Amino acid sequence: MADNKHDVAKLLDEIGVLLELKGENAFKIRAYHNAARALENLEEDIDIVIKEERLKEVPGIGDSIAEKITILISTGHLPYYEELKHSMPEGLFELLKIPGLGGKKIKALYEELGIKSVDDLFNACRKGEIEKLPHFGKKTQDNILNSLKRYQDSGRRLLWWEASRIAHEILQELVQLKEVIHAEIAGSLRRKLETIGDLDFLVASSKPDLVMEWFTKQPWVEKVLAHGKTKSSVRLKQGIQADLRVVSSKQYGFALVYFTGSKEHNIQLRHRANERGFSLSEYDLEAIDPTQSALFSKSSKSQINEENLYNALGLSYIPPELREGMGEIEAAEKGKLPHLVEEKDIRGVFHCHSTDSDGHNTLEEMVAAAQGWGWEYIGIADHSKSSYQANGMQENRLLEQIERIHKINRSGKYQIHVFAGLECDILTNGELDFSNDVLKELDYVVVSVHRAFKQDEQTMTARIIKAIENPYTTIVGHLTGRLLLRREPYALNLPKVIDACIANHKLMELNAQPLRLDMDWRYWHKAIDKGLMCCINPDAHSINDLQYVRAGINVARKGWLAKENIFNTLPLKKVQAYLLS
DNA sequence: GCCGTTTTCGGCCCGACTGTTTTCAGTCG
Repeated sequence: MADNKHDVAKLLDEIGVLLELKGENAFKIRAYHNAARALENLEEDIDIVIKEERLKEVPGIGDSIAEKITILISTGHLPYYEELKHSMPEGLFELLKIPGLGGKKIKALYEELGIKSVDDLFNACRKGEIEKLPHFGKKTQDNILNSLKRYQDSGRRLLWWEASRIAHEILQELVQLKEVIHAEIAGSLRRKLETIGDLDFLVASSKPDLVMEWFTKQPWVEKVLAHGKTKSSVRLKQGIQADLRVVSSKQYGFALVYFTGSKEHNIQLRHRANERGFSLSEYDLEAIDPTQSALFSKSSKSQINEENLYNALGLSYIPPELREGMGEIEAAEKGKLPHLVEEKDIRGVFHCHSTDSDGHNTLEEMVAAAQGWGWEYIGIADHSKSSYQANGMQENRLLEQIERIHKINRSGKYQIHVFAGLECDILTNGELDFSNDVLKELDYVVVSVHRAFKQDEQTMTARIIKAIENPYTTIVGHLTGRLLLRREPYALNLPKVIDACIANHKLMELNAQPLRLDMDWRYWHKAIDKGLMCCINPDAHSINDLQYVRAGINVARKGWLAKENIFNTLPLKKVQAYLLS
């Protein structure tokens, strides 16, 4: 049932949710979620930790949870969990996803009206049964009904790329208001998370009511969800929620940290403040003991920015992308945060398509556009013959394309160097789509899976590792095949594939297509520590798509990547030397 | 359920908004 720490963590999280539905103590619920996070961040092999009876030494895991984990791992079952799960209907889980419903209300609905699914809830709303319950009312019933309709329409999240475009349009208007002193995008959008559930804005102003008034009355607002003195929420016509908070100038630096999050990061920051005798809120950092001296003088508070707030807590500045509660605070304390890669560090890209397969621009148009970006090199990697859906090239067309690329380089028409590459299909048995006799004519080869996504984990892992072991393979393309919000990644043992890449000196692509962003940022930090080298590629199918490199940089930064970890920050001469070796 | 150099009980990050009730609980971020 559970054979690794991620499975165990998932189960602990599930226990937390079940306890929430039981109406349990909120701190007990949090203890299970905390323990799940502690396990996920555990560096060691869980089996060894259990064997050496060191589970309780992990912060966040105490007697009770340690015992449960041990039972689970040794027997494969956890009776406590199974009894809990069977004691309540499956459908209650889903009700937690309805905005406005938490554990307490769901419990009341279940116990008073026997509601155990979204459908039951719908019917009860329509019959007007909800409003008759104690502590519920007409408005609550209407809100639940609206949330339900909304929920059934869509589980609306947007890609970061799309959300960012919408948010910047709103920000542009916000900063132009004369009442607005500062305005910024906050939340997961500022942290550059790959998908976004809502847009967060933070404003400094001495006239919050006017800003709120403006925000809730804009033409792009479909519905006002909340309208207070300092906080409002609206649903945009694009279907996504946008929240605005207004604070004073003096509070702005504190509020920006708070509203950028993540929740985990904030909790850790507040704990840290408490340990030092201070209380951190979205408005201030105050001494808990009034006789203790403050970290900031009253007069200096209007100059508080994120950097000096982190410094006051004994930390170096933590860029928003890293604020995920995944070790960044410990690293900032020791001054060991990486110097994150920046857009200007990129000197070229390797995964670009042309009209020779399924691209929209010709090879020469792609080359000219890449030169316009100021890069030193571009690699063309069109599809191989098995990707017939993508107009994959037969051997003769590939050889002809290679010849054309050589000619472009010899002509001196462009300052940028062009590498002759290929996005070569990994066939279902792990062999590549062309023989090594053909592949040896290329400067580099990106290998990717484009079909037979349903293979089991073992087969898929062996398939990709076999491709990695081919001597002509250079880069592993879009590792998991996921399409964000559309298609799950295929089953794959990621650590094994990462290890194979390192052992065979192959590059791992960070596919910067906003829909892919694959390999996921959560895996990069550990992988580069083990020695994996990254290549950020736009997977461009047109000259416009070259800008996707920016989405790739976001994700690289979230994955703690510095310039040194990224192959395509190298100058042309070094790249050529590597590809020849 | 976890934690602890104010340690085995009594805290646990903290504040805004909504709705129901009339002083506060639930939800959210």
